[in-house]
Amino acid sequence: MKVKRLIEKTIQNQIGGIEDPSKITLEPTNPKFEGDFTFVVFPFLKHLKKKPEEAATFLGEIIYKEIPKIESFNVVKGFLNLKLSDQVWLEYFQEIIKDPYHGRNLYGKNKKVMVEYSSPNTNKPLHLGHIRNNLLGYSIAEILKYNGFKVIKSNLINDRGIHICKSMWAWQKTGNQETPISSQIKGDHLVGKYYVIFDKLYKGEINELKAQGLSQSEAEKKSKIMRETREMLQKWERGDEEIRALWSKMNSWVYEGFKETYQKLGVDFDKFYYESETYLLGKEIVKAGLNNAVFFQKEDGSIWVDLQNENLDQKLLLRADGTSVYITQDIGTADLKYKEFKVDQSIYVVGNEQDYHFKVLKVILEKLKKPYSKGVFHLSYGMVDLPSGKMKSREGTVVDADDLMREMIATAAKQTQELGKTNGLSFEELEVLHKQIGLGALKYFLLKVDPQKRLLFDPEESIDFHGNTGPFLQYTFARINSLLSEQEITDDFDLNFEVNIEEKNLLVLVTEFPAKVQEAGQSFSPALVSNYLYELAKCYNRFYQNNPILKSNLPQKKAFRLALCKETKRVLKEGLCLLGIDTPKRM
RNA sequence: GGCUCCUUAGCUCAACUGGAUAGAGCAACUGCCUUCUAAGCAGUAGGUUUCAGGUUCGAGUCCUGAAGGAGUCACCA
Repeated sequence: MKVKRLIEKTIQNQIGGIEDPSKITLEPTNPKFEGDFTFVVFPFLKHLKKKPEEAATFLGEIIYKEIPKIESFNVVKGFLNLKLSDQVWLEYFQEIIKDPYHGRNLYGKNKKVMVEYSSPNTNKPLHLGHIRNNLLGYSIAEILKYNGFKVIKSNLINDRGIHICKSMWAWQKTGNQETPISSQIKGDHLVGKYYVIFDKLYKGEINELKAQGLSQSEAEKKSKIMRETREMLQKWERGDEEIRALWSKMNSWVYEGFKETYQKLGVDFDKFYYESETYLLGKEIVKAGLNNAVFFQKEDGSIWVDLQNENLDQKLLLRADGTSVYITQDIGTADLKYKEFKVDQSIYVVGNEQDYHFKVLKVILEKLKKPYSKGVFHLSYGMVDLPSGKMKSREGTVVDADDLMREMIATAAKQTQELGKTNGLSFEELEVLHKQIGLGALKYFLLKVDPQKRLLFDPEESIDFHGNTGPFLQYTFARINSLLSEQEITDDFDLNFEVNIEEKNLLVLVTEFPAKVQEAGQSFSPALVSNYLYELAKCYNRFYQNNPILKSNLPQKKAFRLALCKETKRVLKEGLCLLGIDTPKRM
């Protein structure tokens, strides 16, 4: 708001001798006190050479005199509370409703950013942890777009390695040529089934060997199953036709399955990277780094980087036999991304279990003086835990993504039916509605908490549809939508009326939308958008409950209230869209 | 064991990055549908912000230590 800036300037002119005048800023007034903006004088008492109350009163009087838009001020201890007149707020509100881009920011203009997220393995279906990752990645990408960035959503698929060979081995041995079509099982689930079978057979073998008196590690070394699986991986790397064909076939099943899950979840990608195509990258960069003495070589020929000055360890970059490890590929992929897209920033949405890895990656890129190293950012998020602890695919303690979505939709259907407000909707319309609500509940549940925090999910307790939830926000939207249907709404209305507390609170909240979205973008946190929208919806409902809208006594009052509803509706829609949550017209 | 992160109401989370009397939802209890959708609104109750120190006008937020929890420290990814 322009006035805010003006007040800050005025105060800055009054307080001299300060190193950093930009420290003089206003904050919103605590709702328990009267006012719109508050200036805290405590830090500046020395400069003003006054007691707290005196200083605040002194500044208040000057501001009141110089800025006509200030209607009044009050002083509590060292807090100067400034109040704008309702007319000023109303004028500002009219500006906003006439601005089709209200909410959008431009701080990301002309900047390009890549958001890598999802990045699944192809040996098992997606689970709840992936859902959190996907929703976070998608939402952050959307938020950045809204802030003016050009965004590329990418997905690095881990399609090769020992894990997929495990599923392949088990399918070859026990599968009887089973396919998704013959078994009527979704492709990723079918491959996951063989991953579990592998684990069962392998464990059985180990136990047998141990029964013969071998230790755990001896048994693991002697395992025939593991040996055959390793041979499979070697054949794959040599390009063995039969193994490659099997690999392609099973991966294609998985991709079909993923595609369906992504679609249902409503996430998408602009660019896919496949590890089978990138795993050889990075070697040349490592070798160049060795030549420039950024890295060093051990006697066996392996190449390392010493990060002990950075409070990290030594890290292997290339094996003695010249093959690459995880970080080698990541160095290569980072380079590839930059070459292909020239992004200013490269965001990796990856769980916090990889904090160390990404710290190392960034330091290495810096040491190599890569121009894009500064833009590498690990968006580290907390794991989703169950009451029983961590989710483990092999032990079957995972909450499957497809199952969970299906359950959420079923619950939404049940609740919708119980409320009985959807008469007249066709079967197809109901199906869409249930999906919107069920997924709305799930998405909001996962996105409303700070990404960095770990998240507890109790499968016994179903996700709520009341209170601080997705359906509550959707409901508020639907309610406004039905209220406004067939109403004439005008941007231009006479401002000659009193604004009551519910109207004022809602009006102010609506104006804060762009700032919130910018904050969410800068801190990569969809939770900030979620919490804001919840505040907004709550505030709207209070307003709605206590103020007749269609039957307002004054025509300009009615016009104002309708405009408030319309603007709230717009912010809700755009905000929920940033979270990937749909807004049903009725529910 | 080294390093990193977490601990706020019974439960799940907020708290504008150091500001005023720490706020919501769920669960419990009490009211409000013959008026714009009750997936709503209003209210009651619930707190030594894990503990002990420190920094200052002021600390849930910063620094030190302790307790409890998680992650990581692979020639796995």
